[in-house]
Amino acid sequence: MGRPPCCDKVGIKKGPWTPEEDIILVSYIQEHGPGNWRSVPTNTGLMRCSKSCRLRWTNYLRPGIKRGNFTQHEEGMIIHLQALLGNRWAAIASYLPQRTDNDIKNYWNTHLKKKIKKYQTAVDSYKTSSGSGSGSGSATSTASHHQELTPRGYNAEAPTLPRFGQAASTYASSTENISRLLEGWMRSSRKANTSTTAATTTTTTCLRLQQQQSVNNAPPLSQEELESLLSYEHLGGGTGWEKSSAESSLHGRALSTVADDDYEAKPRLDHTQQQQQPQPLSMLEKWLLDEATGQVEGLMELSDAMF
DNA sequence: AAAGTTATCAACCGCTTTTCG
DNA sequence: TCGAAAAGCGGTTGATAACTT
Repeated sequence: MGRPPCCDKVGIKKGPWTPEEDIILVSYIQEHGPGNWRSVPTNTGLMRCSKSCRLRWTNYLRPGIKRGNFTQHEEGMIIHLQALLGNRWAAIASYLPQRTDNDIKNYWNTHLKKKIKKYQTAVDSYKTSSGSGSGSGSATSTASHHQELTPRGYNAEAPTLPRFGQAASTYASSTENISRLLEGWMRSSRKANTSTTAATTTTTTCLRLQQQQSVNNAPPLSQEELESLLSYEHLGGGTGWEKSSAESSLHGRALSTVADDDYEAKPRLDHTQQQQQPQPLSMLEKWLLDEATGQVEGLMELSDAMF
């Protein structure tokens, strides 16, 4: 507190990173390892503040980061975890090890928020038309679970990220990130971007439906669409949750308990280790599964309450 | 075809928490 | 134990592509 902002100095560049800057940063980190960010701009000649370098590395250049193409499974997990944990993106990201909190946050704000709002509208109109007005108990239940699970500090239940310097063996895969970034940089059009994902397609479909509905003054969603949104599989539960273990982050995490203290004491394994060491579901994860099967409605009500 | 609007996401901001000397 | 630096975090902004009028 009270420190001057690190990026206010004259000559500090802002805005998008160029591939050249990325390459400089990655090669420096490959050579020296991440950490000591203060010295990075000085030693590399990058006209960026140390914080900017760190963020660029952690959010985009770090090995093992998956970008775009959110699967339905990931989408479901985000929706569910957001209902449980609120906007604690780092905690949510800890369940999706290949995703950064920033990425999840953006995806939530741009896609899922709308989707849930739309879903809630559908539920409300469905309830109104069918004449049932009650049913807030599960929401309360979910909220109380939330409180129980997050009694203390702000990242209490999130597995802590490894400190820089602990994952120094995996820099090689940064080249993948770099080439991907270069690819993106060279694309003149954003058209060819990663917008053809199932998730985006679903969102687009929803938006188109919404447009049609607003024109026709029709109910927000058909029963089929509603059920599709509600389905357990869509929420990342059921067979989808269990069978997709190869891509499931749950199996890889170094979690054995939900106790906050233990959680904090157990740093996440790096991604190689995660892929090799399937772990049994923790109590929280089991509970998540239970929630997904039984309290979808409550989840949606809770989500709605946050808007 | 141009202008206006909306959607997307990388990057920044400002604050809190953690680490370290 | 204390203070400074580093790291972590969530919210917000700004540039630009895509879409609509």
